[in-house]
Amino acid sequence: MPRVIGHLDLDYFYAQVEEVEDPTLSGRPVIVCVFSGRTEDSGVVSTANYRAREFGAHSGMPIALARKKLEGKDPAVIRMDHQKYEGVSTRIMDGLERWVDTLEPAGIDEAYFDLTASTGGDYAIATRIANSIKESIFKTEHLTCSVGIGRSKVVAKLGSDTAKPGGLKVIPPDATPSFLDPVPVEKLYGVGPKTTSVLEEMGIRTVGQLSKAPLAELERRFGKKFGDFLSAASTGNDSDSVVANLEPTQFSRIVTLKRDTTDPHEAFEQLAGGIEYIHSKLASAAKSFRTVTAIGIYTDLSTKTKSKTFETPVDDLDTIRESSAALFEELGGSTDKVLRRAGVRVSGLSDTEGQTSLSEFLHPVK
DNA sequence: GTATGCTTTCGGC
DNA sequence: TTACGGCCGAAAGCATAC
Repeated sequence: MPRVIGHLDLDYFYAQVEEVEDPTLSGRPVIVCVFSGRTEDSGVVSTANYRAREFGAHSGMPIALARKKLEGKDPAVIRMDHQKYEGVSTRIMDGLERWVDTLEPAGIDEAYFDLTASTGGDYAIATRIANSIKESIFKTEHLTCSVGIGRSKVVAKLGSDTAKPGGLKVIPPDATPSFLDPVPVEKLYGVGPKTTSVLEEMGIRTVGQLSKAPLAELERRFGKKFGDFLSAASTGNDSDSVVANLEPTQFSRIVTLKRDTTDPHEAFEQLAGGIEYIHSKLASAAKSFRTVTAIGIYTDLSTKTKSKTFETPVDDLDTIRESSAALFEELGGSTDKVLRRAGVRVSGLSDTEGQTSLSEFLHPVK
């Protein structure tokens, strides 16, 4: 039986949530921004609605530049409210669970799902379910989304991309080659600029061309694991399954400093609250960590990190404080660059002894 | 040579 | 003219062990 896999993407999520909350925004360019607090307008655009995009404003753009693009266009410039979007997202994901066999949230505004068992591999049934899902989200949250259905994660994700904004794209197994073949390789999940330029050298620009490349050649150029993935993905045969309840693998906190500095102490002091926040995240997830990392982002926006791994998992606040302070010292000694932002990350997470993580509590493994 | 594990960097959203 | 977040997961790069 062919697999039936879906990918759902909430359209321009943060900005759409703001539009729903304040209907007077619709028709106007809307940008949802992260203000760093440095100067009045320093920070970047997190999400732009389609009206704002028409004028050239987009995510990742400095706020001041986006304002310039939107001058005279009556823009709404809104401060990002992560908690609010988190709440909406959680409600939607919880609602989705009852429509599908397995749900795998992928970030705040996306999810993969599996419908193989419940449809018996019937793509017509899957189409009806997908439409019901879209209607249900629109009814309960007044939000639109884009959905793709196909035989693998890569195909499903390409489908939802194609359907943007607001559409549904179903790619039944026998239509997969004609759907994939003309797609430019850089549209494939996992294929960035670096892979694209290597493929270009090999004379490969489309997924159809990729599917004809010899496996051995792809493995030689990209290594076994990624080479195999590229080969499989090019025909919609990438085999990753939809996995529910993925555990978090890291927690981090980054701040923009009050002023640029070369002094590691000065950076570290401004991270004190962030470190406590990470510690509380660990506690509420009942997780311990093995690796702690100091993150420096410099005035030229380049990044440097320094990390330390403990032999056994730890979870106490003082350990994070002391080890990250030491790592910032090392980082400071390793470069002449001037710090603009600083962060701390813990990774290598495991369940804290004698406690049960929230997801395990909700979905016991046995 | 291959597997494994750790550190650092990259890239998506 | 310039302008520039805060997360996350995973790849890349390297060292070591077998």
